[in-house]
Amino acid sequence: MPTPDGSTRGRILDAAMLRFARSGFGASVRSIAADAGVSAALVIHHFGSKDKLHEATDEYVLTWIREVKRQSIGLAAGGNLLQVLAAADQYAPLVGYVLRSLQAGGAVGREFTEHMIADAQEYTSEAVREGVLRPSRDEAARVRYLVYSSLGAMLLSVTLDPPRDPEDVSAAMRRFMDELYLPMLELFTEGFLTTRRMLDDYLLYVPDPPAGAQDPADGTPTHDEEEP
Amino acid sequence: MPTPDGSTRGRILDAAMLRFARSGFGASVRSIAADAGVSAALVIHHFGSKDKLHEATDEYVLTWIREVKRQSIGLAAGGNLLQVLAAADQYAPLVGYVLRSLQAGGAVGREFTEHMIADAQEYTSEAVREGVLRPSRDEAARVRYLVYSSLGAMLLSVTLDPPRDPEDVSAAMRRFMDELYLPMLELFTEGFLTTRRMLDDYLLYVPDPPAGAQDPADGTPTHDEEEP
DNA sequence: ACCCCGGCTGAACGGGTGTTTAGTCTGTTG
DNA sequence: CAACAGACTAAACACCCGTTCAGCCGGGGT
Repeated sequence: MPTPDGSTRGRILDAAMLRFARSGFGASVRSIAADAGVSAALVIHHFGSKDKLHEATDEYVLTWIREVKRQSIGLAAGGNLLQVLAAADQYAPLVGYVLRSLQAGGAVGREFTEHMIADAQEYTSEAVREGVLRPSRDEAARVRYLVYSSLGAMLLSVTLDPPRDPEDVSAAMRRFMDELYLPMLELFTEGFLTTRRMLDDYLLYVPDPPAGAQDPADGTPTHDEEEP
Repeated sequence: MPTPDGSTRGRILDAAMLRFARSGFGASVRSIAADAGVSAALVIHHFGSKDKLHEATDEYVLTWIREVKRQSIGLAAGGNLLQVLAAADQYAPLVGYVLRSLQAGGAVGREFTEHMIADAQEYTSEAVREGVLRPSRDEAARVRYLVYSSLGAMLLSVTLDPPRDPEDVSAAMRRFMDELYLPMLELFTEGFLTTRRMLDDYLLYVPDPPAGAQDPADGTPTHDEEEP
């Protein structure tokens, strides 16, 4: 855990992360300073301004996330990094911060989802090669859709029905999973439409998946890809 | 459209809706007053406080939504009310307001999703009866999952990658649909797992869907459906 | 010994906030 | 006409915000 050295600057950074996660990015400099046991002026002295502090906290959280990710490669298979994080209560502040960033549209949220998409890209392409996942007509779009919908559903769930103690976001996520894991799994293994009509109609109407897809795997919209 | 009478109170309500949609609920009373062409004091005079104004605007938006919904029953089939709304540019402010509410976790967001879930409940149960949708082991959970994930994905998409003019949220939603409609349709008709292992394991491990499910369709969690 | 420099603070500044107050209009009612 | 009522406003109030300022400490270099 990259909790910085015991330096005052580090304590401020830690306090900022916690406060931002708990109260959102509107939290006042004074409240962060109080949490860190210093004066508000010192916060500005070290970081220049509140915006700079926000940026520094973003960077701090991002390096932490990268480290966690590096350590738990494979564990997070399937792109469920958020759930891996939530499972370990020590990462609760991290999760809270990420959710706030997704909510506010900040840099952390964007980078977090893009990294998640990139990772999922790898996992799924490997899974397709192994035959446990059906190939898609547009792998990149599929991965993006899956990450957006799972992340978005989780975010919406904890936003509309937040935990009493904003600290305990992991409990809310666990509840979410308990409630909705079954329909998710059902959908993933069986779909829910009984007819191919809608899909075929769409493919007929818009036969071309985005030509500039960053995954050079497929060129043809037909659904038999490379068959070694 | 329940845009209220030309009364000043109505103009303030309208301005509040627009400003809240455009700038979020942190928008100042003075800015709303300026938009409506009145003094800030008058806003308080009419509504008592900013919180009360927020509540009144929520209520105003909700009655508008209910009306639109009543008028376009059937059109919004499948629970894609948001997209129906977005398609008609006249509703752009409504959509913006709803998205802000989903983002902030307000009353409108909660009621909006719950109504959407209730509607989707009806649509899907009818579709299951007609045979175009597979039955689920837990219809209520499935509907909730689908609404959460589609709404959440859309929300996340416009949050992380917002339109330049906050007014033009419908364009962002259209872009979202253009990009991700294919994988969505794919997933819905085919799923993406090639094996039933994960689902069967889960059903074995947690064999009971919530006992109090309001849909008495199926009681047995065993998978004696089609295809061995 | 000096000085200086960086961590650090309390107090203040300037600006924005929601809300209150006092008062001015205008139209209605007795 | 006088009196009241309600829409409406400019100004002020009290507070919170991010930031600045002047100055206090304690330790290291010359």
